[in-house]
Amino acid sequence: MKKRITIKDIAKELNVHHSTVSRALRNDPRVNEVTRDAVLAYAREHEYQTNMNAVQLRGTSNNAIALIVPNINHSFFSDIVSKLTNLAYSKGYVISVFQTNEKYQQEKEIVNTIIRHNFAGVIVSIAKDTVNSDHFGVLSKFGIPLVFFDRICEDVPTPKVKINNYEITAKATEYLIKKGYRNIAHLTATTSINVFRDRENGYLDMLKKYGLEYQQPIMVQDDFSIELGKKLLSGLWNMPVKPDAIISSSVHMTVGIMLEARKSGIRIPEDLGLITFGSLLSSEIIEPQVTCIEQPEAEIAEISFDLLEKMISHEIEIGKSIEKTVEAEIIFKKSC
Amino acid sequence: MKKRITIKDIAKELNVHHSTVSRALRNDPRVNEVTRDAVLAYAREHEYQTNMNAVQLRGTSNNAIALIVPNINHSFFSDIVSKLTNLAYSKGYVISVFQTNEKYQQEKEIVNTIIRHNFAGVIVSIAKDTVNSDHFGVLSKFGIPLVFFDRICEDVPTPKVKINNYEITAKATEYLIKKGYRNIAHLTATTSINVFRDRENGYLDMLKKYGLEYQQPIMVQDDFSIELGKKLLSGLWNMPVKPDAIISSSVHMTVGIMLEARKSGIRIPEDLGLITFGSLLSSEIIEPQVTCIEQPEAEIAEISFDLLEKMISHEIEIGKSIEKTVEAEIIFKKSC
DNA sequence: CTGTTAGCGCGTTCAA
DNA sequence: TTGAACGCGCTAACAG
Repeated sequence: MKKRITIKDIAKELNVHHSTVSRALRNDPRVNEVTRDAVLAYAREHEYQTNMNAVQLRGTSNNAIALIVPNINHSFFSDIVSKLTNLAYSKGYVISVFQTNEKYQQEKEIVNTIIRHNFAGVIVSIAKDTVNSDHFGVLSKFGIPLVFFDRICEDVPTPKVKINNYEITAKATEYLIKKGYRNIAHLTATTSINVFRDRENGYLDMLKKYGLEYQQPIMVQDDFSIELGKKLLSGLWNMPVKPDAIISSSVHMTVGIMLEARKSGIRIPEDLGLITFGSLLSSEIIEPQVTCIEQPEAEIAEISFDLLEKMISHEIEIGKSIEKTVEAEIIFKKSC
Repeated sequence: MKKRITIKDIAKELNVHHSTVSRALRNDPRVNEVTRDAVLAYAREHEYQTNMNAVQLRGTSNNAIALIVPNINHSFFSDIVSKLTNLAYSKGYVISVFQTNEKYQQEKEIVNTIIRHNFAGVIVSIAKDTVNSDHFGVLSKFGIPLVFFDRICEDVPTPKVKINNYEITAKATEYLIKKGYRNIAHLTATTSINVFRDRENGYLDMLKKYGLEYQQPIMVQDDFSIELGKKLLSGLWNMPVKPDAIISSSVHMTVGIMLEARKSGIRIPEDLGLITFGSLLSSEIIEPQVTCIEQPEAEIAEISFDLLEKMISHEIEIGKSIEKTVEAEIIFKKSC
């Protein structure tokens, strides 16, 4: 393990002062061409790399952006991560992705790490567990730009990119009602998160509008999973009044529902209508193809990045609340 | 944007020297309890956060580990990212994920970023584009521990975690042969990457062993995608001699193959046997269920992290070549 | 128990 | 065109 080479090492080797080396490396015009070329050649030769810790210590800025997501192996998030990464790269930034695993505690520690390392900005979708937003408030105190997307903290004044969850869920519910379904269940998660609360309200308001009595809002605590989907359908099917349609907040649960339905001889869409948020890689192969609500990941990534970039360049001041809403879309298939 | 609070600010406020503050914050026993409590209280109150740039500048180490993957929205990688993130967290590290997007150029820049920021270690699966491994060699020069998994650079002396691609592909090929398939095509990617080369050799050697004449090794250049799968099957089906089985290196392509097969009336498994690497979230719902080769993501994550941790703690020296191989497994279903 | 001093690597004065 | 000196925030060695 050789010690890392510094500008002083180069300076000593070339018999110039380290400040000259510093200038040469940054193509400062006020340095002799010969000296500069010698420095650059030596630096390349010895694979000199700037020590960013020193640079940032002096207050100069950073091109690393942090992206915090609950879960990386969920296609909604991995798509956004992927798109943001490419977008950022094309603009000269590097994205570091952090996964909270849906845990408030991990989220807090990640935010602290970000502060300690002076990231240029942060893009976040919060964990299900997160009830307190103080840790995000601290970011502004340190002057670090922050943008929320999808799952946001309402009470933190900063730009936010939301999806029209209320409207799209209401629309999905109404679609089911118009198709003749009357007992619609809604599987979603904790209403402490805007996303699930909005969906829940869209669902309930539409039931009310059509005067339907059957209400089955289920807020799951556990992580969305195939197993959970199976369990939930089997539970619902053992109740005195069965649902005749389900809106599911997660494809993982939806797959479980379809498997359980097949196992129990429940026919889709005849016995059970189905609409799911998100889409499957293999959605076209599955029979019946599932009507799904697609979220515009690319658009979310672009808007979020644009807002963050404007904050970094001071076009938007830190602490300013801006709300953008993007539209999800129902892709109608055969499952209802 | 307030300036960030430093130990000197605290020192001035409390009329002690900043070194005392430093000691207090790190619970150095040689500091008066009263002073220490005052410092800690003040720090908490004003949300003091260590400036890691200063700490690292002094040479102290870092708890951030970099993870470089080609693509985050591919389930193999996102599973590993997810597992590694949790593993690292439980051991007090934070994982930063970087996506190369399969591009050598991006990979190089990411490695430079990692060097400039003094990460504690790096875990990598290389991009398809990567033909030159110099940028990884540089990491050792800077004393940064490096572990490869899955897609590795053979010529860089450092720990590597591989999958038994040769054996498992040979086994899959043999299985198809024993089932009576004779014209087996193999869809994979560039043989400049160990993973695809090993699979290719496993396939070819098994054809040779059984004296089969039909050979159809296809090394795709483009990104694996559903569209590509469709195109490839349709192309194969227009050849004078059609394949009667396919081994696919990617579920994305496999989905495309299945869609094209359905569209063209090609029956699976009767007209075409199918084995795919990787598995689908919805694999159980799909008809026919596809025989797939599952890779042990959890094990890969654990072994890779373990090796890296041992390098960080100097139990394993930098530059030492260690090869571990984990076993993929064929899950037999109805597609062949 | 606490203060002083020095230096990590870099960029930016100010002076020559 | 180059050099000298300083300081970013922090910790460690040394001195009281």
